[in-house]
Amino acid sequence: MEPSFFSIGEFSKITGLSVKTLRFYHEKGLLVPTVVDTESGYRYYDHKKIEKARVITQLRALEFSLEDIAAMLRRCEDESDILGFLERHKEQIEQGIRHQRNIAANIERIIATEREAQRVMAAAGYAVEEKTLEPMIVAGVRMRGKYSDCGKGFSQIGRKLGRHLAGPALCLYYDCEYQEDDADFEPCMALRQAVEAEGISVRTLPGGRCVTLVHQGPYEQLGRSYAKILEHVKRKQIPITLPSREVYLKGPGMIFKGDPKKYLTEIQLPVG
Amino acid sequence: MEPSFFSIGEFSKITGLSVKTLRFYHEKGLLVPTVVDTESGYRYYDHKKIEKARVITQLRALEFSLEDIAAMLRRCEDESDILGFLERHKEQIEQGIRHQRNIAANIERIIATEREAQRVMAAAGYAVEEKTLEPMIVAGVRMRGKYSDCGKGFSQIGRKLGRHLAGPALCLYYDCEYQEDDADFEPCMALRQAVEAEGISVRTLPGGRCVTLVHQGPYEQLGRSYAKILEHVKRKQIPITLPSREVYLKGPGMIFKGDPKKYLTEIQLPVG
DNA sequence: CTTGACTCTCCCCTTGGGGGAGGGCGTATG
DNA sequence: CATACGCCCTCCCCCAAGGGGAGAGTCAAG
Repeated sequence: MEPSFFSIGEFSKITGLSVKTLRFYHEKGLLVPTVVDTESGYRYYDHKKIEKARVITQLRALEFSLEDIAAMLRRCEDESDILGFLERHKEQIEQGIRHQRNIAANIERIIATEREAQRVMAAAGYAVEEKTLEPMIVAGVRMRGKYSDCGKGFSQIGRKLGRHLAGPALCLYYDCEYQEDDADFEPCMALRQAVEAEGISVRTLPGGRCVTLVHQGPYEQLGRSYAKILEHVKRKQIPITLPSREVYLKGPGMIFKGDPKKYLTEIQLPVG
Repeated sequence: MEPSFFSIGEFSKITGLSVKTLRFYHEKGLLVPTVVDTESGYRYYDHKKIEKARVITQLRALEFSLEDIAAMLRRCEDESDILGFLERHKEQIEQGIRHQRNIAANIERIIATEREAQRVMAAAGYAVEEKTLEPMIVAGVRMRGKYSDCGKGFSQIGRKLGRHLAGPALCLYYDCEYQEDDADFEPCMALRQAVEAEGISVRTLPGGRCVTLVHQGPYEQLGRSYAKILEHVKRKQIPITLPSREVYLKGPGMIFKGDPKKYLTEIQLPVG
């Protein structure tokens, strides 16, 4: 062979593309050898093909599909010709980044919630305590009806504000007594920052002193913990205001339903 | 069949997973039907499987691989059990985001450079002009030797600071006359922000008045444009300082080599 | 001429399913 | 009772962008 022709192995070393890849690009018509020996089938590449291989490598590094690259090679020989391709591709990549960020935020939230639950689990003596809450930004959906419908509120918030959620879910109760079928309550979720959303009330929930008790176990047994905390409040004659809160430190998670015996719910009764 | 068993089609509607997908998950052992009729081969799913399908869907939404999901389902039944998986996965996703951002930045840079070149191309009368330059942050590699080695400097900067690059490449010339083999020059690239890098000088290049001329054509013909601009400077008796600059508005691009007749190079001689 | 390095084609594998062919099963209707 | 329709099965091929390897042919040097 002429000294100016390279065998596929040599060309592979020159371009950094594997032999497999070169054969594949040949098959796809993307990078066709200058000469193919009709008898042996050996591929031989020209020095001009080095430049073309470099172009393909650059475009692959920008994660263009081979199909797009083929289209670009057919129609372009200057950067200005591919501006449209570049912009479309960039938009797609940024779309992908937004998507990935969304996922990362969701995972982060699951981790944070679980961490917080573990911290509470380790620290809690499951006794009535008095503490000061920090103000927090929440998104809430005020509802009237059955408590069991609060899941709908959470999923509504999740759908609209998924990527802004920050902490555990909670629920505000505006009734001063237990209401079976006509309760007035508001499922809420903590937000990283205030964002507007239709049909959802986003605001800062005030902080302040409150009486709390962490309940461990299934929700059906929340009554016992309410008895305990209310007994404490009555005995100490602490004045309580509405709305009271339940913070779902650990419940049926985003992923697993988990064991109800391990659920952790913090009851918070604001002092006022 | 018992009313509590669902055929694959019903189960598909319940879970939102396609029939194909359900069969695939069965094959992978990820979501096995409660009962498989030995004669007809029909799959029947239990209501417990709905929960499992939901878990799988959630994990898929977080873009876990089916393999990872299978491992998680085998070993976990609570969110706390998968914290390790979640953290590793989050790290991977963030790695991916960094990668994508890098690509998006590269594309953005190519687009911006090309846009700038088009703007100059449209506006330029290819005449000697006097204008005021803005200060800019650059990364440079001072070199001594042949002009043709400046490509090495550019690739060195590109390797180390790829994701911070902002504008077109340029080159500073510290010789007051043309030097063939022992030139003193500095390939530079504009940065978005000041970043440190070993062996690379990052600093703010001062702005100020200068005499400029846009040269269109291959680099071999730069001499003509130099003649033109120097003639102008001499005639008007404008005092010139070093280093002079060449800004490569359009040259062999990141991707295509392009047509040398379309190359645009702006010669800038600082007035001082 | 032989040997070792190189190359060829062909086939299977990856992920997460989608599309369709050809055939079995059950039931509602003419 | 026959049939038509809907649902289900398995089996095979397809996507992107190659990787791995088998078995056979080719090239160049000793």
